[in-house]
Amino acid sequence: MTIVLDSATFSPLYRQIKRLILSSLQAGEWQPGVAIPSEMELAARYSVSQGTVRKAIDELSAENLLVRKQGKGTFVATHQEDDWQYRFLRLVPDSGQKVVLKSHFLSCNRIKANLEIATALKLKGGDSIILIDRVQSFSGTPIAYEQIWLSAIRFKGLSLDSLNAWFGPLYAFYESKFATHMVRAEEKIKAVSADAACASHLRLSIGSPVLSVERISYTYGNKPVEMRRSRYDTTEQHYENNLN
Amino acid sequence: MTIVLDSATFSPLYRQIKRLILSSLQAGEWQPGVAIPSEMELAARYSVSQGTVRKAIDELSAENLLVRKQGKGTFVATHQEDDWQYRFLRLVPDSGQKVVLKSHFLSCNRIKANLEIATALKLKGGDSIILIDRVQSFSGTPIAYEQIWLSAIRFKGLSLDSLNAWFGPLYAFYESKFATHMVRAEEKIKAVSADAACASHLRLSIGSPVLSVERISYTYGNKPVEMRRSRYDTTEQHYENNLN
DNA sequence: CAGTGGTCTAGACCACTTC
DNA sequence: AAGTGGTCTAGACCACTGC
Repeated sequence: MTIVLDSATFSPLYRQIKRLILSSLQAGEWQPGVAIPSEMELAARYSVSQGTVRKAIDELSAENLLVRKQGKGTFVATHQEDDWQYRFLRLVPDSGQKVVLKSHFLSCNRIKANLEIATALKLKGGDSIILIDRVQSFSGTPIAYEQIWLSAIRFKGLSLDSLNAWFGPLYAFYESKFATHMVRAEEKIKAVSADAACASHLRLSIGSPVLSVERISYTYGNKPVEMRRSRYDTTEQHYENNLN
Repeated sequence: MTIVLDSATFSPLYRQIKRLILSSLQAGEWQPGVAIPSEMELAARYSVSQGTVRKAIDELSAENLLVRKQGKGTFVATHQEDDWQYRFLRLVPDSGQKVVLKSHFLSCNRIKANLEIATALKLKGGDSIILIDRVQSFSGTPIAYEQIWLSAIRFKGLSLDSLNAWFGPLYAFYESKFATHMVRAEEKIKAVSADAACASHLRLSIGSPVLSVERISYTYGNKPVEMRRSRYDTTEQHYENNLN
């Protein structure tokens, strides 16, 4: 019998460095918004050349985990920066200008996860989760009705009051109150008919076509922590996507 | 009066090299699918180090204009490669497996551009354009109804017969018959009600919600050359998007 | 002015492909 | 074995920021 070694295990130095930096991020050694050590310091710490650290950081900043600022340093990405406020929002008014959304939270309840949510968030069916309902408005008119599911453990203590006391994007809220930074998200989009609840919140008639966007968001380590189902009124705005 | 010089004109060497490579691509000096000169050769040609050429190619391959293959060379991106066949298609069956679409071309006519199309393709209103109608099916059931607009000059001679004689993605067709390679695209997505034509082609009832995707595709030099409006039946499939 | 990221070089060596 | 892309280093210098 022949033993076949998996020879595809080769991993360049800079990827190992990348993994080390990643685990520091995941462990919370460097908080969102603050600077990590300089390239020279890291090179010394890991006993490699600056170029190798640089390449590791290159990839991490391409993945939006780190942000370089020439002359200042390299910073841990955060949703609290102005230009990152609505990083995952792809909805744009047909007129073209930029969106400023206003949230109105309707409810926030503790429920048991059904199978669908549990699977999406990699929890056990029946685990305790939090369900938030909200409506987003753009210059006075409601354009999105959203349901948001969160693990009750990670977001322990989240309440309607705390949500109403917050101004700004939810992801900045998660970051500052629950030490949870969102790294990436996956969306599945469909066209559906507005049901009664959706229609009333968006001031449409029942059966109107609305854009359904189902999103799962992930923190460090590919851990899914939020699932949300949005219903957009796309009569005066659209979802924008660039393909490369 | 004071003259303000734009001092933000600094551009590193590798970007200048990048621009040179780009113009060779745009000029058709290197055709899609074939290898460009090796990094060493290019370094010699431009009198810079290999590292500088490398960084230029890094960016071009991140933008999907070039494709590196270790040990073989660097190749001009092409839509004729298997793994690029449906590079811009984001529609996925809910079941998860991969799509194999079959095209049925309904018509192909020469018309005059209205203002909307002319603007999108940066032509003059009234310019001659080609309008293609088609239906795409997935395992027998129609899931997309598309209208496609092209500049009649660039795509001179395109006919329903030539379309029917082609098997494979349209973008590979454009490449091989009209020397036009698509580099990127922008999509605007809405939920709309199916009109009579759309409903009959997709075997839905009139008024059913369908996903409207309006796409503008660009060749080298940011030149828009195709506009298409797709209507997807999203009852059993969805549009997928990843946010980073 | 010192410190940070950003560029550029030259040379050595590694991994993969092809002949 | 030769040729390609991929990695790594060490050192010099440039551009930007803030004290």
